[in-house]
Amino acid sequence: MPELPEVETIKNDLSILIGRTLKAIIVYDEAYSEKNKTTPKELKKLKGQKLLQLSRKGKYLFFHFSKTILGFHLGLTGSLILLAVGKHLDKFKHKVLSLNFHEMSLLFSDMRKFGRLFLFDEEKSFQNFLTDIGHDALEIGLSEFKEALRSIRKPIKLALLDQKVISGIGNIYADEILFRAGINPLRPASSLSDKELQKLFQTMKEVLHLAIQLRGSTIKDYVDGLGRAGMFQTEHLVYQKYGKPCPRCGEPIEKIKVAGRTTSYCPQCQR
DNA sequence: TTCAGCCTGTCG
DNA sequence: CGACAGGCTGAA
Repeated sequence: MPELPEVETIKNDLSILIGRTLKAIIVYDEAYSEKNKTTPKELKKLKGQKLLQLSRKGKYLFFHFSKTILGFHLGLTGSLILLAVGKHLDKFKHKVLSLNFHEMSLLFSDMRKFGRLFLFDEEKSFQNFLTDIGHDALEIGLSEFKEALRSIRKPIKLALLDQKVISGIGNIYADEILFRAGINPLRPASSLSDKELQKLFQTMKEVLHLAIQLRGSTIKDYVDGLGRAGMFQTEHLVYQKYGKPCPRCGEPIEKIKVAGRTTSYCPQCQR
């Protein structure tokens, strides 16, 4: 679910928690945390620590507490929702854990359980983790972008989805960016001309920034840090629109599989 | 480099 | 009932 714009939106929504001390942590789904190699016991160590800042790289969101960093990857259906303390949580399905701050608690739930939790006790292990993630799509500069893609022979769509190359782009934004840039998703990344790379870079930035302005895309489950749907889905031009006329040329949008991922594109407009 | 597997829900 | 859904991993 959440790709870069959604995670960024959640991060911004949760910034109100910065400076607060974690009063309690409740683990509802112990199996979930065990699967993630973060035991409930280890999670409890966060209690009493102050939240100093939030950060994001790609689709990962990090909570920097005074002594420990807690990381989330929301997978397909993970959500982090801020709630007033005492609010009934019964209606939330698949609760994983709750972080309770003064007057406010943060509920992490994950219907499909594809999300991940991470704990870092040392700055060094955290830095090592960040190093393994590719350049963040919002941060990357044009020359790094060109450099990263120039040597990749696989289809450009897969390069954009490869989090070790560029991080933050998922299936929705890959399709939307490639359509708007007029580039065929199957083109080997290394075959793009300098001009095409520049266009792709610019389009990527525009799409991501607009999506953040509109608070992300809600297809089904995604909600922001306050439980609200995003709006960028109303701007989707091709994602899951196969069979419908291309908004640019009127020819039908086609559906193909690229390494198992459903891909919608216009063969006419994307060369 | 593909592909099943991880999970649950929804839609046709 | 099967197919499919925002993602990632590790085995073949």
